[in-house]
Amino acid sequence: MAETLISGRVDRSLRDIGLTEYESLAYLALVKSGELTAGKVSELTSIPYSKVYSVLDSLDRKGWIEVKGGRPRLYYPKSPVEALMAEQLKQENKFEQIKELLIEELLPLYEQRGVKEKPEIWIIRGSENIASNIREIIAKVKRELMVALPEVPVELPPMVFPYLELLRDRKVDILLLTTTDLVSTLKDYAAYIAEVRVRDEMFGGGVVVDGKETLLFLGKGVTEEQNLAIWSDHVGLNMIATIYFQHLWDTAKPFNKF
Amino acid sequence: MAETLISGRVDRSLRDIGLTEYESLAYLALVKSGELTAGKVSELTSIPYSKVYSVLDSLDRKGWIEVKGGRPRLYYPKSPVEALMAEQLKQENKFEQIKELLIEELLPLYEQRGVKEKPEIWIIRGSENIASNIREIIAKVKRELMVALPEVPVELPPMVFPYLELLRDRKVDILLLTTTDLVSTLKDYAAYIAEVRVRDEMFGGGVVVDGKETLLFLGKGVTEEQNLAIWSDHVGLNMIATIYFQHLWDTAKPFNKF
DNA sequence: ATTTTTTACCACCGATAGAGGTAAATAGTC
DNA sequence: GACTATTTACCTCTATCGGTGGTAAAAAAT
Repeated sequence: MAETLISGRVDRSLRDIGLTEYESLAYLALVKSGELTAGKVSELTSIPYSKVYSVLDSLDRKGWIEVKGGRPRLYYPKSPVEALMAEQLKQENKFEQIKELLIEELLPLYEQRGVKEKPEIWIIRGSENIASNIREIIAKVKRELMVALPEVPVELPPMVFPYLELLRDRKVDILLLTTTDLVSTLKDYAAYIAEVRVRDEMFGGGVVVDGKETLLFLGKGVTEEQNLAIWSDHVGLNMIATIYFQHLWDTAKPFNKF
Repeated sequence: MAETLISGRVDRSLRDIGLTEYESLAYLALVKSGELTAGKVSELTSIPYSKVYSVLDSLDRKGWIEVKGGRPRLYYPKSPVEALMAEQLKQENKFEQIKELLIEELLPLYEQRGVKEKPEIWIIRGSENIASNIREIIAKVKRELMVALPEVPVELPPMVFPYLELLRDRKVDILLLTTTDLVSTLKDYAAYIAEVRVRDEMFGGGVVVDGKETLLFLGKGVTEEQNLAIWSDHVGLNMIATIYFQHLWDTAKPFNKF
């Protein structure tokens, strides 16, 4: 009973990472037994004997089991941890490659469009759109990211924070400024990926990227449409925002990580 | 000509991350144009008009484009960078969840088998098997990983190094000791994830995990079968290996990262 | 040496899911 | 009401997996 329930969840997870029903059954049988021949695998599971070899072969190629030759051949499960790490590595590598190619080929096209049609200043309404814009400029950061976070719509931080995490590998300086009220809601990791400072009060908030692009939050409106922001890469606004931020920063107190 | 070739590679990559043919076509059209109605998308691509909406809808749900209401609706591409980061985040989260569940459920079963059948000391032959064992114990490290890397089979490091990278998020101390000859073959990142020291010469090599498990390399044999290693969780061997490593470590010189 | 059993492999079939493809009905807008 | 934009329904095609049979070689039994 309990057995089947557990196996059910495990089985589902195994499928989700790309094993088929038979592969999942075979791997589970191996994990439980430790060492089996193809015949035994077939007996312990509902896998027809004539299918067992192709299934085990596939599992081997996917790196979940080990095979010791001889007749009959012996099959061993790899540690779930090892198999999963291998799988993760494979996925990350593949993704990284694809990402590189796509960014190289597509970004120029996309930016070109940007130049053609994007005005130097935008008004953005609704927190979903604001979040999307923040994510977009965060993705472009090369050197330095300044974030001032006063009272903002509650749904905003969760839409943005995870993206900051992705920057951890790049050598980007992140300066995060927030208010005493809000600092408690910061996830623990915030302190690890950013330099954090705190102020008692703050009015306008915003994001400045490499001193070249600015996004300013204006309203913490009641309705969605009243959540307003201004985006611009205009030199003037950037100067203003940067100086404003620098002032707030210099007069704020460091947030103790521990 | 060139156009089609490029699109071909891009298209393939987009499919690989989970877009369908139509979705890929639609997104590319949007990136090239910047802003399109459903009708225009259908014109520019080979997508039947009546399919365009479901395709664009799916792209929206997958987070690759933005929709502005009205009649006709307008569709905008998100930045490839943003879309890819979102995709990456989604995948990593999903994987992390599955990994957690599987390790929790399966590892006990696997280890149980281990206790039953694994003697306290093993002899391991062949570099593939050695690599597999190293990966397995690396996966288990909780606190501290000591690696001494003298002359080993050339195929070994590439089979193991990537796994070290996966440890970056855990708070594990990695001590990596190697020889002057080999230090040049270390990937750049090695210095970022491990503390590295270098010695002029070193004989036995090995890995010690949390002071509890040891794997010692013995031969750098000519044939595969002569590549030998000993694994053990025996207290005695652990003591010996740890002390040996500590001595080497203390008398080695730090490797300059830059 | 021969027969029998076991192991390893192959070829084929059917069901299914998801994508591509076509046609018609419905909803908005001028 | 005419026209276009959107939605729905339905069909086809294909890749993959589960499922069944059968064959050849190796090992074991006689």
